[in-house]
Amino acid sequence: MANGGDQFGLAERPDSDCMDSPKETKQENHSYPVNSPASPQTASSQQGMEGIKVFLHDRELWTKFDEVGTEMIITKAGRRMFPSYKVKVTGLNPKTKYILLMDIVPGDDHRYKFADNKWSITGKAEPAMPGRLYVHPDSPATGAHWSRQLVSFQKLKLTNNHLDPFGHIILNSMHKYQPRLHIVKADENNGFGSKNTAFCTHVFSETAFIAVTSYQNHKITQLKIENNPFAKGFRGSDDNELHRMAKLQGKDYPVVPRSTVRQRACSTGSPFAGEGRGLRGSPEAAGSPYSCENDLSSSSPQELLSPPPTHYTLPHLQHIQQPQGYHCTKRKVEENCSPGNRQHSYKKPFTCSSPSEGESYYHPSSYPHPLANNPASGLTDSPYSSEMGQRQACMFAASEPRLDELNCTSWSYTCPLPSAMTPMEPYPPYTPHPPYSSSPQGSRLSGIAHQSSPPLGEHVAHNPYQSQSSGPSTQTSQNIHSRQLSPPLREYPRYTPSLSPPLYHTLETHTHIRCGVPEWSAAS
DNA sequence: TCTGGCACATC
DNA sequence: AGATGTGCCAG
Repeated sequence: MANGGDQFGLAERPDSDCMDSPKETKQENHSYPVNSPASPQTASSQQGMEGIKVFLHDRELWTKFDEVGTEMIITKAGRRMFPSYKVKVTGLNPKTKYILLMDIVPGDDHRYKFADNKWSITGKAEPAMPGRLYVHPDSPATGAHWSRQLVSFQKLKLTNNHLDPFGHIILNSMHKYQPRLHIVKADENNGFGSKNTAFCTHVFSETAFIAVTSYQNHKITQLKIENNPFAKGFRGSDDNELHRMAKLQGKDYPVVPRSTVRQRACSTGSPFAGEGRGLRGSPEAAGSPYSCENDLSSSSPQELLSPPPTHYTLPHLQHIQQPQGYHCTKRKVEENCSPGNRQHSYKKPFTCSSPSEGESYYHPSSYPHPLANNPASGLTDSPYSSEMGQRQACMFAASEPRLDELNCTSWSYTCPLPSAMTPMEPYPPYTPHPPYSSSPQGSRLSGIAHQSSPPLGEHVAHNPYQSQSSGPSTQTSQNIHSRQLSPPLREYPRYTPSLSPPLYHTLETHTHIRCGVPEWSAAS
């Protein structure tokens, strides 16, 4: 773990956005020209995505976990994440419709183990699970709607069941992951399938975690118990806890909770502790300054500023931060983003060429852009939305997700794909460092959801971004990119919710690479 | 490692 | 009051 990449974290916090965008969010006033394909940079501006800022809610809490090495339980039935992923979004055009969705991509290509009170690499990661996208139930909705209050993804669930029929996000235990937020413009002028679909991706490195079937680090257990209302029963104030435990154990005398014991044993602190995780650049980066208006409880920016935890090496988290790492990264760096932040916003606008173009590419794991999945009609009008019910969250799945190629992706809507409920196909081989060449068509699409991506970490290391963490940006999140999607999206049959469970609709997008060009098909 | 059942908590 | 979200623990 911990490795070297961490260092970067410390950077500072930038206050400025990576992009040129105005710091402020004057959402209301911006005019957002759509469709002009200009150069990427320009494009983005035109797309109106550059002024979007995302602040992680409860960033301080996330940071506490991150400093120890966040673990998220995954169960067959699906388990929520805690802390919950909630964000405050500003800079959206009040009248424009957007789709907000999340995906969770591999943080690297290693498998971890927790021994001697610390995480360490124990081997190579298993093939990435089919990537699934969790579309916020309110999608599509106007910028005014999203800006009105915190956007919560707390209902998102994680599972280790590769055949999960509920649309939960499938992860492998003992593997590191990085959640990502994608904001997709769903205007009429920007329907999916159109070349102009603009979107941006935000990654908060402090939300990286290792999936586990049972907690490994007692410190994490304690943090969960202390902060999750549903775990209140395990809090114990001293006596209470002892008595409770005794009771549970059927003993007459107080028993020391296991967790407590462990803690003491390891008391020293998290294993990670001494080494900086680096990931996090400055705390604030993430959230900061802006953090939250409303209730975002988060603390003031200043608080956030506190010095980064310097050391610690978590295997997992380390690099995660740089979501962008992949392809986009370079560009981004160069272009603008400030490195320092954890949040990187890569806003590079991007115009994708048509899919067919051909770049040779092989994305083993291309992750379809979430958008793609949606109804072609675009989330906008939402056939989708209406039908599915906007309130329902949709899951999209793709084969291996990757962060990197945002650019080259093409999205297809799979949204509600039947496949969702069906077992996934064999995953494409995990390619840590695939030749991502660009891809022609699909490629572009891949954007957001690129799943199989190589581990974030690695990239990070190489990335300029990483270090950059100190960059100027203020934003919390990093925008991985914002650009236009141009690929030909295919529209998949809409999923008819006959399936029982589904609060979530899963869309699984399978990418088949043929002739260098990926095709998206819905799993049947 | 992972699973299912449990008591306790929130919603 | 029932459904659901928690970590614990035995297996």
